[in-house]
Amino acid sequence: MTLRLFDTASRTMRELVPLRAGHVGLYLCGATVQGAPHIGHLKTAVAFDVLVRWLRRSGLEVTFIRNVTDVEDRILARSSEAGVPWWAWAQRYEQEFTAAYDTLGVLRPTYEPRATGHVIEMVELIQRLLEAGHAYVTGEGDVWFDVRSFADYGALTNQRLADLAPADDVAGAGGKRDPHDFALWKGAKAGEPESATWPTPFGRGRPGWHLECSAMARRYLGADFDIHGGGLDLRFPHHENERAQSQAAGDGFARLWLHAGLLNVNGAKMSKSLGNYVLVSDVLEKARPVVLRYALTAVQYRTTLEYGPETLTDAEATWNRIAGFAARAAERLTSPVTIDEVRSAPLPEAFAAALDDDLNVPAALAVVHEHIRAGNVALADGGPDEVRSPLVAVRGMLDVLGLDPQWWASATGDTREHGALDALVEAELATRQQARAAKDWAAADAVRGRLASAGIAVEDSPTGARWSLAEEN
RNA sequence: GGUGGAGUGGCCGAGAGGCGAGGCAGCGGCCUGCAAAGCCGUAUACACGGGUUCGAAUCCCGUCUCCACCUCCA
Repeated sequence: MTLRLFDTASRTMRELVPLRAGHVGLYLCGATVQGAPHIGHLKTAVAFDVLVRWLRRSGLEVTFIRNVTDVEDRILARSSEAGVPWWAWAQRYEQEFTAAYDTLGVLRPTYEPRATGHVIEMVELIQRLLEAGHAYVTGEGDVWFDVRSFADYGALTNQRLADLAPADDVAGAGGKRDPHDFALWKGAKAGEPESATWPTPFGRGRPGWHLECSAMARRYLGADFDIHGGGLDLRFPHHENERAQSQAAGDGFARLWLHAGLLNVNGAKMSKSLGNYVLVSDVLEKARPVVLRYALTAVQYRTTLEYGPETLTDAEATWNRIAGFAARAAERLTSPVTIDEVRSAPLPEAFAAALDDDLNVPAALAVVHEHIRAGNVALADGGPDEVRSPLVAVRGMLDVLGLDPQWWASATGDTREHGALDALVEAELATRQQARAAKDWAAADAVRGRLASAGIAVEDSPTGARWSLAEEN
C-alpha cells in the first residue's frame, strides 16, 4: 500500500515516491508572525501534522521544516503603530503560535527556521538569479524577479501571465519591467527601522516575502525535495513565485505540492472587515483544546471547513463518545495499555487504506467508530481480554490523527486535582450505593443531583458507578 | 475576464456506475429502580434539466448557485 496525494500543481493524484528511499523532506509555509493565531492557521497546521504522523507511522523518516516569517511589511507596519520594536512584535506572536500548536498537539517540526536568520542564503539565491538573467536591480536598491524571463511562470497554478488581473500598485512602481514582477529584495526606505535592514552587494534592505521560503527550503532540504505544503491561499502568488525563483535559479524544488482547504466562518473567509475573525484563544475560552483539534482534524484536508456555531458542539459530542469508550475500556483492564503497545500493534487495513488515499480522515474515522462499537459491545459482554484489543486498535488509529485519548487525558494534566476530587466523589458514591442497596431511591437520587449540580456526571455500570466532569455549556 | 474547487438525508461529512460510510440530532426497542452511557433497529439523500446504460449520486452535455485565488493572508 502506498500513499497517494493530490498534487495541486498537476491537479492529479500522485503516488509519493521519496527522492531518497525511506526519507521524506517536507517544507510547510508557517506563519507570518504579524498577529495572533486564528483557527484557520491551525487547520492547516493540523492537516500537515496528520501527514507527518502518518508518514512516520508508515515507517518513513521525515524531515519537517516549517518556517517563521519574522520580517515583513505588515510586521513593520503594525509594530510601528503599536510603538513596539518590530522584532519584539514578531517574537511575541511567534510565541503565541508555538503555544497554540503545542496546545493542539501539533508535533514540533524537525527545524523551524526564521527568515531573519537566512539573509545570507537569500542573497546567494538572488545572485544566482541575477547571473542567470532572471532578476534585475532598480534605482532604490530593489531587486525584482523578471517573470517574462521565465517561460514556465504560471505553471504551478495553470495561469497565463496575460490573463492575470493587473495589480493596482503597478502603474509607476519603481521601474518594473512587468507589472507581475515581484520583489526579491526591498531596498531600505526612509523612515523604516535600521534594525530591519541587512547589508548586501545591492545595498541595505530586507527580503521580499516570497524569497525566504525558497532559500530556507534549499538550505534544509536541498535543491530537490519531496513535498511543499501550505494553505490554499498561498498557491498564488506565493508558491508560484517560490517555484519560479528556485527553478529559474536551477533548483528542481518540490516534487509534490499540497494545499490545505481554508476555513470559512459562516460562509465567508475570516477577515477583520467582516468581523468574523476567530482566534484560537477565543475558542479555547469555551472549548477544550482536543475538541478544537477534533473539529479541525475531522474533515478531509482539502475541504473548506465551514466553521459555525455547531462546529464545536458537534465535535464535542463525538469526542465524548470516543473518549468515553477509551476511559471505560482502560478502567476495565487489569494492566494498562502503553503507548509502545499502541504503536507496535498493526493498524486496521481499512484505516490505513483511507489515509493512504490522500489522507481521507473522515473515512478513517468511520473505521475508528466501527472499532469503538465493537469495543463497547465487548465492554458490555466480555472481560478484560476482549476489551484490550479494540482499545489498542482505537488508540493506535487515533494516535496517527493526533487524537490519542490517553495522551489528551494526561496533556490536560489536572491529575492531582482529579485525584483529590476522586476521593470526595467516591465517598458520595458510596453513600449513594448504600441508599440504592436499601432501595431508598430518593436518597440515592439526592446524591446524584448534588453531584450533578457540582458539575459531576454519574453513570452506573455493571462494575459500579463511575463519574466524570460534565460539560460546561 | 482568467484560474482552482464545491453543491449528498434535520445538521456535519465520506463515497464516485449495481450491496444506502461514519458522527450528531430524531424515532422505536433492549439494558437501568429511574437515569446516563452503551447496544439493536429505523432515512422519501445525492443542485436543476437532458442524455448514455439492463442499471447513475457516481459517466456525458447543458444550466443554476456558492467558495477561494488573481492585492497581504494558513
